[in-house]
Amino acid sequence: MENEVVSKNFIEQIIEEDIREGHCKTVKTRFPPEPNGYLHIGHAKSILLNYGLAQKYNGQFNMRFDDTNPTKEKVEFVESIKEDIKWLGADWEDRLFFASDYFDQMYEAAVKLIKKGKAYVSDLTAEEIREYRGTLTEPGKEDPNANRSVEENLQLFTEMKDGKYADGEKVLRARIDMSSPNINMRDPVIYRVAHMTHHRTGDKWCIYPMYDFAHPIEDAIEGISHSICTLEFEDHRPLYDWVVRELEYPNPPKQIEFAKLYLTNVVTGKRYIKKLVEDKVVDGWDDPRLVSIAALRRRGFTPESIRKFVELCGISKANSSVDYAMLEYCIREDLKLKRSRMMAVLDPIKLVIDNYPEGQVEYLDAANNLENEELGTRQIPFCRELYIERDDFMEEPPKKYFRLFPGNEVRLMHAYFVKCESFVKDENGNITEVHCTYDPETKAGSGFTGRKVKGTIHWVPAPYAKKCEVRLYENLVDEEKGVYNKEDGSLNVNPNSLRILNNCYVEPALAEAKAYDSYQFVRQGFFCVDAKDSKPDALVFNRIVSLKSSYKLPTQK
RNA sequence: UGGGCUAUCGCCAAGGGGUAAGGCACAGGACUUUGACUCCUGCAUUCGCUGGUUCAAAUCCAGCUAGCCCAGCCA
Repeated sequence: MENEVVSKNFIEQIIEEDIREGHCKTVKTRFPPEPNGYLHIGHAKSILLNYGLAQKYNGQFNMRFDDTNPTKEKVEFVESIKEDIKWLGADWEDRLFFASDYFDQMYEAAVKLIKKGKAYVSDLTAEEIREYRGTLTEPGKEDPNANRSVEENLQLFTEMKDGKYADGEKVLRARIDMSSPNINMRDPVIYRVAHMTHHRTGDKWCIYPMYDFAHPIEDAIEGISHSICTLEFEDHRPLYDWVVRELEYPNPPKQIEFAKLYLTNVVTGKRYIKKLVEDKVVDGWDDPRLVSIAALRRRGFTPESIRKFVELCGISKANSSVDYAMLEYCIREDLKLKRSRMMAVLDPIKLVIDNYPEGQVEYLDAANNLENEELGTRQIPFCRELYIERDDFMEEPPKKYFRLFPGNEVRLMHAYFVKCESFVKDENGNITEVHCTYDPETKAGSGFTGRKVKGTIHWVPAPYAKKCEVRLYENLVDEEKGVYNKEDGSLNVNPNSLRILNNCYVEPALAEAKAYDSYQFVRQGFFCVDAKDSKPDALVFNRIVSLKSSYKLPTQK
């Protein structure tokens, strides 16, 4: 409730001006994906932008599948897209639409254009059309069929619809300006023949409208006030406006373009991901190292964190690439108070408390989250033999090392102070056991203030801990070299993008963890039960993100 | 070299003639039963460049430079 100034982005400014000047009574937006693939974080920006705008201005947000090209589309994708959008929290209520629902109206619109002398059927082949179009610097030439009579065009177009022509044999073109400096205006093709079964309309149609013709019609039919799309469509806006104008729609929608969201050190290109899947570098489109919505969900990201991230990134027209650290910040921020903070040892080494009676067990009460009491408490068995993190003991510590080393005392989180008395090495010189003594006076919560320790380390009780697998992730691509190889454009894959740790232990309270459950593993990061590979008796945790750390072991870099 | 668009801190991003918001990252310090969190502190004499207008320019004008997009019967 502070008077913090939240600046409006340029789209909000346009909308508010449109409202002020009476161009727009109610704000209506839409998200119009083609169902030809999975959604990724870039789409989330568009979804949340459109949905957010509708919310902010008490308008409506429509879900619409732009399914005008049956060669690329599948029902499988419409289902996954719907699921992802719901998960993100964008609610289209009862307004789920398909461009294919409007095919009749689009056909009528094309007829209207023909009757106005603004569209004609062309016999040119695709190659000829390309030649006639001219180049970026030279104007195009008039299509030899541009001056057919309205009657002839009407008949030909009807024949196209009736299946008289093969794919590519004829197209319907808008008659605009073959010498326009904007190539999109050089008599664009607006209908093509495609004898193909559509996933929704079946074999009803063998002609399909092109995007540039269909999209403005879809928007106009639904009464969209602001049709928001990405920068590459800026050149299409004159054509969008032309279609809306020629078809004489009463409240013409306004197209506004914004810059796509790019993330640093992340792979988004479809062909690259396809190759990663084929080469088995990743295990599918939902591999936790990817940034598809499905992958982020599996990794353990929350809808809230994605929303926060998109909001933080802002909206502008400048091409930019957001630092991955911003995404990490958002998920840490979201999970920090919401998740229980548990103990897990990823690289165990045995710790024996020599003065703790063999066979004795006590159950320690531990708050699940010291900063959020609502998360309650749990009990942790404490006994003579524990596991601690290998990194938390050093025979010869460097300066400023606060953890365990011979003669040093640390706190075992939620338990007691322990002092290192000795350690055991195997024949290879590897440390196998650390021996300590504990001080019963120092029990956590007892109010002991006799002395302080610099270090607090986490642990699990050896006989009661649950063994599990933990997967640590790094960027899929090499941060130093960049995403793409400069020579051949291939990916610079990071060989350490996935590290599987098989010998990890979590405290017993985690035994019941289910798919998508996530926790903070104290001192290590946030982790999420893998929805694909985790089993009740063989838990698998994904590291969502590590905790920040201002201390690095000398062995790390 | 035709057209469209963009340029403000390492990364995002406000700012629309009155003397550079904010976030991330980073660096110090305090606190600490997480080397976390939290809390303080620091972090653009300057807005792609060059001129011009003005008492005053990141903001207006002109010219340049750099980057992105467009020649699908894809979206």
